[in-house]
Amino acid sequence: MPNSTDGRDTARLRILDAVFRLVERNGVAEASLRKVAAESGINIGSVRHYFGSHEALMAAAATEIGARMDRRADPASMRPVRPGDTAGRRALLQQVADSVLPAEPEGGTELLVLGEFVAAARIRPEFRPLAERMGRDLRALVRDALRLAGVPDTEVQTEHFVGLLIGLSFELVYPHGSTGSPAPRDVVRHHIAALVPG
Amino acid sequence: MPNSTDGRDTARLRILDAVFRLVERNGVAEASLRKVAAESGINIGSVRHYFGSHEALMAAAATEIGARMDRRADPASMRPVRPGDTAGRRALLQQVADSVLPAEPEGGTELLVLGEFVAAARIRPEFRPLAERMGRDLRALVRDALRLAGVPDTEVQTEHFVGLLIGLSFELVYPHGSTGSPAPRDVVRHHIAALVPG
DNA sequence: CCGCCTCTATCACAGCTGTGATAATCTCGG
DNA sequence: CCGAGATTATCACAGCTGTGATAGAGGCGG
Repeated sequence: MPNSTDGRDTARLRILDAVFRLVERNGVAEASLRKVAAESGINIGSVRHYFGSHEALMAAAATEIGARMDRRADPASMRPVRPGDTAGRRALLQQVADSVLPAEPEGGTELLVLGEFVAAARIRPEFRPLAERMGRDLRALVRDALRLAGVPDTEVQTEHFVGLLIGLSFELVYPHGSTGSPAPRDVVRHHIAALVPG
Repeated sequence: MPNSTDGRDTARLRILDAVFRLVERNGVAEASLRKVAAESGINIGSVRHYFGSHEALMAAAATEIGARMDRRADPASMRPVRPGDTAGRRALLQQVADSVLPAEPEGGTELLVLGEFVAAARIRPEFRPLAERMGRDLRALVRDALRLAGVPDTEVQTEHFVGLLIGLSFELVYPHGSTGSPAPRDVVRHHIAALVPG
């Protein structure tokens, strides 16, 4: 298996990372095969060899982003909390919010690429599985956390919390006229404080 | 001023409407000069004559969408409400939400195109004035309504309300795994009920 | 050593894009 | 009626896109 440095998977990852950089920098429409090849330093012939077609490359990128988002939000890490433990109940919900909203620009890239892909899913079918899975997973995560935290009206509160998280994410990814104060994190904290009264 | 049916402004409007239809159907990247010409039934030479360049056409489309959104949300129509009038205070906030969230698919087109443009503004500078203006106007509208309704903590509540509206709009425009129940309108009503306790 | 498979590398092609340039056509005011 | 300006209509060009096709290079097992 001839490969300059490592194996097949490493090359694939280098290519996908190039896709993410291009999407972050210039949007999903600019991640063409030739530009991905140039950005990754891998010949376009090899890129095509690994992924078959441009659509398949995008589908693979979508799958990879989905996997990275999963790694950020682990449902199994949630522990039950005593009803009297106000701080603990709030921390549980804050943890869910933090797994979506990026703390540092590091995680902002993943959220940005995810946003671009979900938006592109309206038109391009190869992104649709990612979009639907992300929506379902986020809802399930929020719903579980709300139940564990003992918040009533779970159904409507789930949509409320999810809507707020998506809206704040959109404002982070696509800045438009926000002054930055109060910060998204403070807004979430405020919402959680209303959900779990002290 | 030779024009088959009407004047210059009518032709411009026909072209812009064709842009909106194409953006709704295939995304902002697919609104090319040739496709806009075909969709509007106006020769590409005329389209270029009216708008000069593709970028200028998009800028004009952005301005037009901004004007239509302004028509939907009129700040002057808000009337002060008596502190004791719970229903009136809630109606005031509901009115703001309704001016953003589309009731019928009719208004959904405008919101969809606006979403595409604001998202595109991250990359394309011709959409940036629209994006920033929409963000500022929405914040001002929500802030005024919250003040009129006597809701405390105006700053953080504004960001909260705006975030929720944007998130729900995103889910309407880019569907991803939502079951549709509870409906966005019910989520907003729930939020307003918490804001203005009965 | 040799055959086989993976990977790398190029070429060519059709199709799309925005745009510069140019000319024909139309409509109205004088 | 006729000239001027607005509008419509085509070409051509360079640049980009994905992809089919083909061939060379590299390493590994037999």
